[in-house]
Amino acid sequence: MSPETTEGTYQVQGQIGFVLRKANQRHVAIFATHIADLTPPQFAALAKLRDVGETSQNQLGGLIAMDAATVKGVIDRLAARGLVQLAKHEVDKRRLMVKLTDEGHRLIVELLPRARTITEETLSPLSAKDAETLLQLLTKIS
Amino acid sequence: MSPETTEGTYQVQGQIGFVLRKANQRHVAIFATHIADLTPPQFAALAKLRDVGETSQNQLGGLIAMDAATVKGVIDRLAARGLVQLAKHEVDKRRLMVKLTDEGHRLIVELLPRARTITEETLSPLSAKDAETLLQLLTKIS
DNA sequence: ACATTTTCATTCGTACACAAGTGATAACCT
DNA sequence: AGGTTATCACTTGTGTACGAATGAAAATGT
Repeated sequence: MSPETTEGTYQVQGQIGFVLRKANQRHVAIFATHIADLTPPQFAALAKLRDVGETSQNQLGGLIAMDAATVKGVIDRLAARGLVQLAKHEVDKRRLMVKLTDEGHRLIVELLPRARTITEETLSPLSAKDAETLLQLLTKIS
Repeated sequence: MSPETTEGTYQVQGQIGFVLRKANQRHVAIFATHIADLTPPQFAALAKLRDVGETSQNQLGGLIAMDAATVKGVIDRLAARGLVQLAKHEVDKRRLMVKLTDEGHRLIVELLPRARTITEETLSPLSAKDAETLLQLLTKIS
């Protein structure tokens, strides 16, 4: 029986929460070596906007799993850098529409190949089959 | 061939970084329902201190994968609540030693069973075998 | 012994992440 | 229509997370 499952023992290092945090740390570190001037959430926002075109802030948050407060900060910083453009929805005055600027579009297209490298490097300790398994299992607990 | 691995396609939702973030989000949410007055990092710090007794702040950070700046914030908040006790190392004047107070010890012992529940609930979408596999694969990429 | 390098802790700045509360607007419902 | 509820965005407050810079103290090398 492994130490993690032994009755009466509790090792933080073996818990799912701890390992998730560490794996994420390593991924973010790898990300930063390949894409220095964008954070993973910022990249996710730009990549998603490229997929869907224009959306509202909240809707975008739903697509990339960020709550309203978080998405606002991310979008504000992207807007300040001229990568996205904001506009009030003409009919529904509550909504704030977001879309890529030309520069934002150019940037995300340029960075997409590097994103693939990041994924590869993060999964490099695993075989292709194990990587696929990991993705599936993680998706199930998400 | 799955969409994620198709040449020329890039879906943020299928990337390891995105799925890691989402899995972690769900875990933290589950954690909060069972242990409301402690965050996962705070819990990790207390649990580790219970294992090792007294350590320095930096050393503790190494054990639970937090850098110096992060660990300081966590420990400060625990100290403010009287759960840990701080003291300068007598010989090495650089080091700040940390240990559980009686209250901190009582609390972490009380919460340990709930931590097991949290782990179980987080992994509940998986079979026992798959859960074990996930732990192993995550550890490999950590 | 003494200069160099490490280590430890702290501080500052930036960036998520989310709960809770607010105000404006839209949708709903009888 | 008019009141209720829901949605959207924003704000505030707390808590990680980490890079970079700083200062004190210890370890190291010659």
